[in-house]
Amino acid sequence: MCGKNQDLVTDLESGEIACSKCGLVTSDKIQELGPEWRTFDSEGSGRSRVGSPSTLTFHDMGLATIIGKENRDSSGRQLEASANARFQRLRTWDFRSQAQSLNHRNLLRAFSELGRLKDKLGLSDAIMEKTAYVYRKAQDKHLIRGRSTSSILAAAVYAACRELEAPRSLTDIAKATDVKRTDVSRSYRILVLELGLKVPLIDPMKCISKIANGLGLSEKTKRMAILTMNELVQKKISAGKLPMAMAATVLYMSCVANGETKTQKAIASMAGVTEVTIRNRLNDLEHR
DNA sequence: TAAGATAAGAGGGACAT
DNA sequence: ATGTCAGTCTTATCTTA
Repeated sequence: MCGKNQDLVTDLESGEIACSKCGLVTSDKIQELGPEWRTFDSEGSGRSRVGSPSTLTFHDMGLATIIGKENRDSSGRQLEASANARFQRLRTWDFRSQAQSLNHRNLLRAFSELGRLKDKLGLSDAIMEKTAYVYRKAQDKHLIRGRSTSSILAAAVYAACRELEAPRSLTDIAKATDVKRTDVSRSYRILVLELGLKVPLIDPMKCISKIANGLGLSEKTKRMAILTMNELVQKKISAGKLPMAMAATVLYMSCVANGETKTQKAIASMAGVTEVTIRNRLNDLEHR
């Protein structure tokens, strides 16, 4: 199903290309849309490319120049002794600036792990950058001391996903990272607390359309669910409950009302909650 | 086979010690 | 810091239609 191009939809915000039928992310290789050049004159002419984009996911931000170990100049002549010594010093600093410092080595480890996660979780480049940014800030604030690189990295991934509204559940990330769900969660809370991340609340309306689209429900059902959800939000019945669970419940009710036959199981698994939770929410709603 | 019911357990927030 | 408590959600299992 996912091999057909016409099923592919592009999510520009999260930078994913996904199959509209099954939601499989087939590619996260959307090119950066912004210009990769800088111009300093007012007419905007004279643009020139400035090399590969610098990226946060390399420990040195993608700068590629290194000082080689050949003691020869560009035309192949042997360097004089004084120049030789000077380059030796430069080499030392060059080396130190690249990987010597503990921080940089740590970043190297984290980012190579991040590269592996990218495939496992289908992360977009935008999410990768965000993750790297968050991780760097965590390191700058010395939040990594005493915690594992992996758990902080996992938490950073989760934060990036939340911030870019490309939902991956804590459980998804825990599975992909070999970090326990609770550890991811704990680290995530620390990140939010210490870095003052402003993470958008999960919008139940978005949950509704996500689930409804995933199941191929009718517009009518979807609209009805959204109306119901509006009421619930206003009556504050939804407060403190999982947004996904509320969305799933409301959708289930709309399905029943419209004669669309979807099982609780189907809706629950699409929403990433259990049937029991849906039933609990249904009970709540009945008693109001 | 789907839906409903029930029980046990995990994990986190609030609050007190 | 540690413990307790109420409330939420999950997992598992059994019953009902």
